[in-house]
Amino acid sequence: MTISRAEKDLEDFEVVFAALSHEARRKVLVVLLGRGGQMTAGQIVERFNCSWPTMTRHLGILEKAGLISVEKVGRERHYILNNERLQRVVGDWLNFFK
Amino acid sequence: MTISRAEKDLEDFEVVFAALSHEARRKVLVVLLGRGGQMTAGQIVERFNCSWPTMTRHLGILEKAGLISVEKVGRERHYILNNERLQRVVGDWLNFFK
DNA sequence: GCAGTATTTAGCTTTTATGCTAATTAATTG
DNA sequence: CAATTAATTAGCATAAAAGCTAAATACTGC
Repeated sequence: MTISRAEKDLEDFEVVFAALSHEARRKVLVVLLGRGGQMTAGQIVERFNCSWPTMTRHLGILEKAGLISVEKVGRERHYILNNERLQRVVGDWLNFFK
Repeated sequence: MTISRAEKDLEDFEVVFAALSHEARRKVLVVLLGRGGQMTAGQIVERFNCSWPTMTRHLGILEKAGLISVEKVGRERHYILNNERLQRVVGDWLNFFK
């Protein structure tokens, strides 16, 4: 059974809008943007007043939504903003209403 | 204590993205759009397979987010899509990343 | 004002999300 | 290789969201 284009879009909307529903996760994207689109987990978590495991989960949700990517660098994890996908998924959805 | 522009925007993002996080609520907006932007509660609920009280709650969340408005017409409630606000709030947020 | 229609409100249950601490993994350094 | 640092995973508690049925409200038409 193949997945149609429209079905994949719906799944994209689902996972992206779910990720964007939490203030901390929206703020992570903003913080990443402000820092040039790339930061370590530690640099991110120190700007929030939640525990590290809580941030790890938020980052995981953003990653599954495709809004950020991770790269292992030694014992650090570098999180990267996927701005194109953010613009494309949310932009496409919004344009549908125009 | 007055509320700054930025604070009001943050509150808008909060309530709008929370409203958009549920598939049924996003679909309500699409259905409203397809029907010219205005439908009664009954016309909306018959297109979904959830109970009427459940839909009433979804509509209330969309209304509090400002994404739809209600008008009482006799014993009916006409729900109206607020496309301008949808475009403005989500569009502004998205443009911040450009 | 009684019967019927449109819709919401109340109240409850189940599911999902969020947050924490403690334990674990993995890489680095002395 | 022991200690330290960076980060995740496990496991649990609480809060919030979502769903339902039953009851209530409000308007319409006879």
